[in-house]
Amino acid sequence: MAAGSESFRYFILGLLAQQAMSGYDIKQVMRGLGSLVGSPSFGAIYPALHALLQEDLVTVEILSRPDKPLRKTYSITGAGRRALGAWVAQPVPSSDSLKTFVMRLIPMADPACPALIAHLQQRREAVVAHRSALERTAAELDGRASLGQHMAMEYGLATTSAELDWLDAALARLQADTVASEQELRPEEALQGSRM
Amino acid sequence: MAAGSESFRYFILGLLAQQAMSGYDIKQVMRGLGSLVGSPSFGAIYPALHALLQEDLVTVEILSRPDKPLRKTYSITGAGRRALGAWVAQPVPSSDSLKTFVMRLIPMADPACPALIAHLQQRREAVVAHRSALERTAAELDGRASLGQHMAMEYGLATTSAELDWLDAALARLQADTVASEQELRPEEALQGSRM
DNA sequence: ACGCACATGTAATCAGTTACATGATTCT
DNA sequence: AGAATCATGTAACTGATTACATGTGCGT
Repeated sequence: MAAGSESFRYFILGLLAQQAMSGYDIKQVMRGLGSLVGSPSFGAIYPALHALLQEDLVTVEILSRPDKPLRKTYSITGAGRRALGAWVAQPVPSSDSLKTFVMRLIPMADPACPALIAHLQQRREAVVAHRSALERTAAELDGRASLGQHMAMEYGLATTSAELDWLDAALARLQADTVASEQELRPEEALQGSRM
Repeated sequence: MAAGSESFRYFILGLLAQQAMSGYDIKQVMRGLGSLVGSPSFGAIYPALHALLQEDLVTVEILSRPDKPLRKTYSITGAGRRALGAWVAQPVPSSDSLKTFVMRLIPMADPACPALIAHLQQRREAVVAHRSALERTAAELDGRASLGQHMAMEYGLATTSAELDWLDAALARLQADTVASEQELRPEEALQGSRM
């Protein structure tokens, strides 16, 4: 039940919640996401799938198509969806990395879901805390910092600013949509609006 | 000699190159850098220090001050500085993470060092490649992406843009400084100029 | 007296990579 | 014919975390 750990397992469960896939497909999808979540090896994917299977969070369908190589398609179960819901709703530990943030973000499909807003707000707090620590460190180092150190600080400040801007914009959009849907005015437009 | 691995060991060697420190100090410094490089546990720091000691890349000075707890101050050796120089000059594998980029950036002290510019350019290429992969994936997914997926894509695009902007600005600054110092006009100002 | 910051270490465990092992299909 | 892509898995290893183990000095 550790939150930061096992996140990879739950992330692939989240991918299966959107669409039934094989281990190979999962690798392709994660490759497409690049360094947003990282591209684990098959040595991580297949054991994770086997573990999910043993916990009855997924089922397999083995396709032995003649002329084509063996293919196992994994699908999420009801218990899997419940476990996934519990995972995305969990508060993230502050030590959690950017990758873990994105891993939890991706399975979230409902713009009205309070877990989504909470997730973004938690990330915002973590980024603000990181930024403050960076500013404090920069002030302490002051003139003594080497060129590389100085550049690293600048880099950290620049990227946290950008992340903060994005988070604020996303939260503002989401909150506007939530208000709109709470007024019961064309709730399907709230969903559209949140997508871009 | 693997590049991505062992980077943590070389990073602490880089910290010791700037200033002799204890294991506890290293932890404090890395905590100050926050998620830029991550905050490893003592279970990682002390063994790394012991390994560096065995390779003669660092030396220890044991302070047994009466009234104060035991303190071991680690200093970099000549061999350590050579190994560090070789490490920062190594081309980074494209799979290397953002943390590894920052870890190598921090020990770089010389603005005229070609390894510094090469490092930033390599990172730039990696970010551009990541961005292209993200755009391709976004185009493939198109309308089928769930809210979370869509937000993750937007997030990735926003952060890569910011990183690219920073890298371009840093490279422009560095190149301007290099030109200035090559003209032999007050080379110490080139150093000052690159710090901010 | 109690807890917190300082200060160092080891052992069990874990998550993940790399290398190994296999085999069909499709493109050049 | 050979390479690349599709497709699945296991075993050895590695890097790191967590928990354990120990002890001092300082503030309240």
